[in-house]
Amino acid sequence: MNSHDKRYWLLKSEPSVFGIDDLAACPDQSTHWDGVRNYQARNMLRDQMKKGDLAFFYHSNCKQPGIVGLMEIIRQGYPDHTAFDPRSKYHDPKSSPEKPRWYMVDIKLVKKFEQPVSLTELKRHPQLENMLLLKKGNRLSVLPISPDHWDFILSLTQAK
DNA sequence: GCCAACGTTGGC
DNA sequence: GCCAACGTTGGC
Repeated sequence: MNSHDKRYWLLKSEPSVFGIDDLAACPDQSTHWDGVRNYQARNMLRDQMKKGDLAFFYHSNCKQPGIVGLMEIIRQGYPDHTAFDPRSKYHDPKSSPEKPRWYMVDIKLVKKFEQPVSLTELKRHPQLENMLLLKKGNRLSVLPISPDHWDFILSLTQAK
C-alpha cells in the first residue's frame, strides 16, 4: 500500500490524437502519458504525481469537451523517451537520456464513464466555480483536482 | 476558422 | 531583464 495521501488529477488529451477508447484498446488498458511539453505540467508529472493517484481523463479541443473517465497512476514520473526520438512529433533535441527535460507517467484505465461530464455541465455547478479547469485562460494539460471537486464530479457521473 | 490567452524565443 | 513576435491551446 501507499503511505502517502492519494492525490487527484486531471489529464487532457485530444481524442483525435489519443482518446479514452484508444486507452481502452491498449494492452492491459494501460500506457504511458507522453508528449507533455509544458514546464508547469512537467513539474507535476515529475514531482507530485505518485503511484496510486487517480486522474480524470479529459477530452479537449473536440466537439464534446469534458471528462470521460478515470485512470490510475501506475508508475510515477520518469523521462519521456519520445523526446529523444528524432522521428517523434514530440522530439526535443534539447532533451537527452543523460539530461532529460520532459517526463511522463504510466496510467491505467479504471473506468470509462457511461455518462461523460461535459464542460458545459461542469460550468453549471457553483460548487465547481473555482476549479482550475474552469479558470479563464487555463491551458495546462495536467491539473490538480481537490478531493471535494473530485467527489462532486464523481457523483455527477452516477446521476441518472 | 476565429481568436483570446497564454508560453516561448531571441534580439537588444 | 525587457518585450515584441511568434507559436500553441482550446472553446466556440
